[in-house]
This record gives sequence, C-alpha cells and structure tokens, in this order.
Amino acid sequence: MGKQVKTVKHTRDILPRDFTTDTSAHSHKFQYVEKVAREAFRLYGFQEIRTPIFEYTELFARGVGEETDIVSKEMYTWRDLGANNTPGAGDSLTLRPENTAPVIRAYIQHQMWVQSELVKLFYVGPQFRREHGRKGRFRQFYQIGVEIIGKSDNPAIEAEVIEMLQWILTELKIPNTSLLVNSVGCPKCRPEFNEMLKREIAPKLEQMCGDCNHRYQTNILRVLDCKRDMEIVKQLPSIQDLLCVECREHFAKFLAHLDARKLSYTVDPQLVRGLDYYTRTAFEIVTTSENLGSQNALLGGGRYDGLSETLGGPPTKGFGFALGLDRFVISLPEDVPDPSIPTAFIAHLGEKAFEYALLLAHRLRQAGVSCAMDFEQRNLKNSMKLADRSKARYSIIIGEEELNKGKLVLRDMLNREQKELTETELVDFLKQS
RNA sequence: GCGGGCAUAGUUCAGUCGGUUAGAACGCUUGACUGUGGAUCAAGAGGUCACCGGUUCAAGUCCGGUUGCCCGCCCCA
Repeated sequence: MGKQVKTVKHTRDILPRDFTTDTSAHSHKFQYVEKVAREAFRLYGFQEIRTPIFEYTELFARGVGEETDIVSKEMYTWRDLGANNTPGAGDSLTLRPENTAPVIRAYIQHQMWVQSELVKLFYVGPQFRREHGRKGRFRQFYQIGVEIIGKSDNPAIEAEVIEMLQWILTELKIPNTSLLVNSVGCPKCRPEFNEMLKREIAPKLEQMCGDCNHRYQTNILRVLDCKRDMEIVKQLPSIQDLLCVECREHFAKFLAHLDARKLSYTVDPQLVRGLDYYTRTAFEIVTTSENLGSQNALLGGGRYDGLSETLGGPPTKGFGFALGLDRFVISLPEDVPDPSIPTAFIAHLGEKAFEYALLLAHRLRQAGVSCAMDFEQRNLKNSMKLADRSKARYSIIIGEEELNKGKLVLRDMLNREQKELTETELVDFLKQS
C-alpha cells in the first residue's frame, strides 16, 4: 500500500461495531442515543429543525461573542468565491461551532413568532471547532440540542426541559450523574456583579494565572470557573448574593419547580457559561464516572433572553441545552440495542439452494423481516459460523433435502432447537418475533 | 497554543547489550468433522518495525528531525 489519505487530525470515523474495538466510536450507539432523544422530543412536543452546517461568520461573532475562545480561535472560517468566481473575494463563512445562534437566526428569519408564541425546536447534527486534542474532543463532534423560544420565560419551562433530560438519562441507563444549577444574572444585575468582581480581583491579580489575567479584561465571569486559581476564587463573592430581585425570584421559582418534580440538584455559584449570550438560569449535568476524565460535563445549557435582539430580532426569551453525543456514548452501557443485527441468517448449501436463498431473502425483507446471508459456497459448518457471528437469533438452513421436501429448517441459535417449516409458516413466524 | 508519553501483524502487545529469516495472544481463512455455531487441536494468510536522515561491519533497537496518536493544561458539550 502506498501513502494513505487518512482522517484529518482530531477527526474520526464513527464505525460499525465489527471494525473497531473502540466502543466509544460504535455507530449503533450514536443511533441509539438519537433514537431515545427523538422519543423524548416526541413526548415533550419538540419539532426538528435542520440548519445549514455553515453560516455567515457574522452570525457567530455576534451571537456567540467575539471574545469567546470559540469565536476567537476555534472556528473554521473561509472566504467564499466572490464575483466571477474570484477566490477569496466573497463573504466570510464559518462551519457552525454550535447550533443555538443558527436556530435563533432561523427563528428570526422565518418570523416564527407569528405562528406560535412559544416555539420548541430540537436539532441533531455535527458541529465544528478547531480543537487541539484531549480526551473526547473532536474537530467534528455531534450535538443534540433543544431551544425554546418565544414570549415566556416561565421557569417551569426550564424545569420541564430538565425533567426531559432526566427521562433521557434514565432511558439510556447512564449512571452517576448530577445536576448543577446556578443563575448568572441578567443585564440589570450582572454588570454590578462584574464591577464587584473586578474590585475584589484587582489586588489579587498578580497571584493569578495568565488566563485569569486575560479574562479579567475580557470576560470576568469566567474567572469563576478557573481550575487553577480555585483557592482565590472560593474567597470571591457569590453571584447568588448579588442577583437582582427579579433574578432571585426567577431562580427560586425554578428550584421550586425542580423540587415539585423531585429532581435533585446542587446549586453551584461557580457555574458560569462560556458563551456570552447566557442570562439567569445556567445548568450542567455532569458525570461522576471516571472514564471521561475532566470532560465530565455531559450537557449544559441555560437561558439566553437577549440573544434574539443581538441578532437583530424582536425581544424574545430563550432557553435551551446542548448535549455532547460523543461524551454521552462513552457513558453508555455496553449492551445497547444494535439494529444492524438481523433477525435471521440464511445458510445455503449448493447452487440450487443458493438461488432459492436469494429469493427467500427478498421475500423475508418484503415481509419486514431483516435477514443476512453470504454469497459464497461454503459447507454448513462455516455457514453456521457466519450465522453465529452475525448475532442473528435464528438461522435458516436450505439444502438439497429441504428443497426436495419443500420445507425449510429454522434453527433457534439460543436454545439450538430446530423445526421444519414451509416457507409461509417460516415467514409468518419470523414476522411475529 | 503549552507540557508529558507513545508509534512493531486487523487488534492488544513482546522483542534483552545493536547481531541470523521479526514473535505471541486474540481475530481472520481453511481443515480435523462430506449437513449444523460458540469448545478443542492443527495448518495457513497477514509486516515498508510511522516517515526522513545520521552513527555503525551491522539498526525494530542508538541519535536528530518530521508526522501521527494518547494523556494533562486551557476551553467547551
């Protein structure tokens, strides 16, 4: 083999189980999480939106914030062809690094508020950030998310979303998770808090890390989740103590709604969100299992009441979350359903049986029964080996004997019981199973 | 972007002090068993020892560089 072209650095293939031992890259697990999530969205009344994977760069610059790391150094951005197909002379475009801004853009562009006071949308798809390598981080990664956009900022909306997430976690049997909640204030009280932070931090700045010094200038709130200066951060005032009356009430109601649903949580005053658009309620669900290392946040979200205005839309309330599919899959138990496992495997012996098997496969599939077979002439032993490996519950044996008798042998691979059936009986039986 | 580690079969890894034709396990193909899977045994296929250069009579092994991957920091989901 010559020099091979491989996946781009920090990207990967999500593969069928047979082709990799890396269980966190098995495509059926991604499928399963998506299936469960879609079922949750059906129960809770969300509709799907699919936005383009690239947008005008301006959308993210305005929506996510110029000073965030995502926008300042992690976006895949290029110039479109300009007039006369001139390279580099066109608009600045960007592969989406997150999906909230595009959804709000769509909300505004299609004036969704006209049709509905409260729009509940979900999305599933790849996002792109120029990551630099660490466990569970990929330049193309997958997110499932939800946005509730409209007139209401009722905290019951927030609690309901978290209830739904709990349903998903339970359904997926993801153990050892905990819910962290906080309020990051609003445009009314956060500036005050930021000022207070600045005053408190200023004298300590010299003892703090370079990043914190940078954040001091650009996004002071983020100093709170610095992992290096934890000792200093602990001494800082809590945003919980400085919320305005409205924010305080909102947060109290949110917690009451959680209590009413018997959802347990931890208030973490250090929890802030990395993106500029968040206001009031912020939350994360983290795993306490070891296998994610420091990538312990399975999902995060919060309220973003000002985002629509920032993007040129009407005053609108918004709340949502995004979950990292790649991380979810790591936390998944091993035995998730794999739809690629066929119901039956057809073992055929001899040329005539092969011809028959092809038609039988066709008729089984027409009847909605998944089946597999191979196209080589093998002895029965090797065919059964393939049947075994396919993990099919049943195998169907066709040879000269069966063709002469007009009956097929159906073998239950679990208890090794066999019976002879006509084709009609066999198809009916497999249809029911 | 910064720091550390690693790179040998499809996979996980041995490979001593630099020394003949590079090994094991698992997996794969086939057979023992002519029509019955998971067990056992046997045989077989499968390698540019990441790449480029250097040292040497001799390099998978030592040195330098490159690339890739992993782990941490940062950031985020």
